[in-house]
Amino acid sequence: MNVEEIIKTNKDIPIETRTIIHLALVNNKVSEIMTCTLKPFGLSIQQFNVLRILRGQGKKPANLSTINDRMVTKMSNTTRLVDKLMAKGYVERNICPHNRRKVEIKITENGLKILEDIDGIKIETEKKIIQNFTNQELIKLNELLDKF
Amino acid sequence: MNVEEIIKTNKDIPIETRTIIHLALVNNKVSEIMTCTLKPFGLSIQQFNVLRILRGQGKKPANLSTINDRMVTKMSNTTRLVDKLMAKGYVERNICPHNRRKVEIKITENGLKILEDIDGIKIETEKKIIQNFTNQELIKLNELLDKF
DNA sequence: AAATTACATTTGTATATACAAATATTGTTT
DNA sequence: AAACAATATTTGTATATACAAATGTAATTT
Repeated sequence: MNVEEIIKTNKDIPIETRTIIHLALVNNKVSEIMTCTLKPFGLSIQQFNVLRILRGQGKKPANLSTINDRMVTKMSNTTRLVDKLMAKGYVERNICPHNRRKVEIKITENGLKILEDIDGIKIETEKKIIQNFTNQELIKLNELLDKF
Repeated sequence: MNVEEIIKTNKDIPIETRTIIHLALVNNKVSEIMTCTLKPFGLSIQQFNVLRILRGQGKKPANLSTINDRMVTKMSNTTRLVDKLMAKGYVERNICPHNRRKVEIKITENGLKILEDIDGIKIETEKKIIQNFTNQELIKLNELLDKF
């Protein structure tokens, strides 16, 4: 990936600015690839993220704020995200009996099934995305990203 | 920034997945900070990007596809982005006399003025974002990001 | 010159996101 | 217990984005 080529400039970009542009370009590329991978399954990245969180919960249901806390991109509207997943039959929602303000959201059998279908393809896609990296480089990259 | 802390997990995330999540988290953080910086000026990141591109053009006007080519995040709808900037008086749009399919978009005096107002603050914000990095580390990070 | 193709932009539509306000429930204070 | 504050979620609204189709113009082919 060449920053100057993508944004079609021949000017010298200061390293601070270049880094920030670079991050946005890489993130755009990665999320575009991920979106394409999930598209055949009718899921957005965020919806997929919610399903994975719910599977990670094991048997115990999650409420909306728990889901939101664990999301990579914390949207201000998990309600509507869960609505979409309900409509697709991948989650079920019930009012918590002990605290009627809360809702209990659980992944359904169908939800688990579609995740299983996606699992392998997702791993492949991730491998393709980082195919140019050695393990050492990935570790180094993660170290550097921690500095933000 | 600690990935596991932000998404509140105690599981071991494979390095490939962790890298991709890490990128998204960093990008979210950076764009949130940038959005806040621009908010007092009533501009979105994309609108600011368009104004900078137009200023970079010098005196010669740009058409929509040129702007789109040079944008960091290439949206499928530069028309409406330019509409917003027109409404604010920061750009002007005319039909190209030689090829009536094209439009010529130019930054106005007011557009240049608001960019001048933002310039310094933007540099400060960028410095703050990368404050934990040495110059060597920034260079290394850019090298690694090129591998995507 | 009429028909076809390519180009540049605009418009329509569905969905996504940000943010504020509203609703419902629970907990705490007086 | 009434009043108030805190919590969890939902709803409303404005704006943003993705994608496809439509429009208008220019270039090319027959």
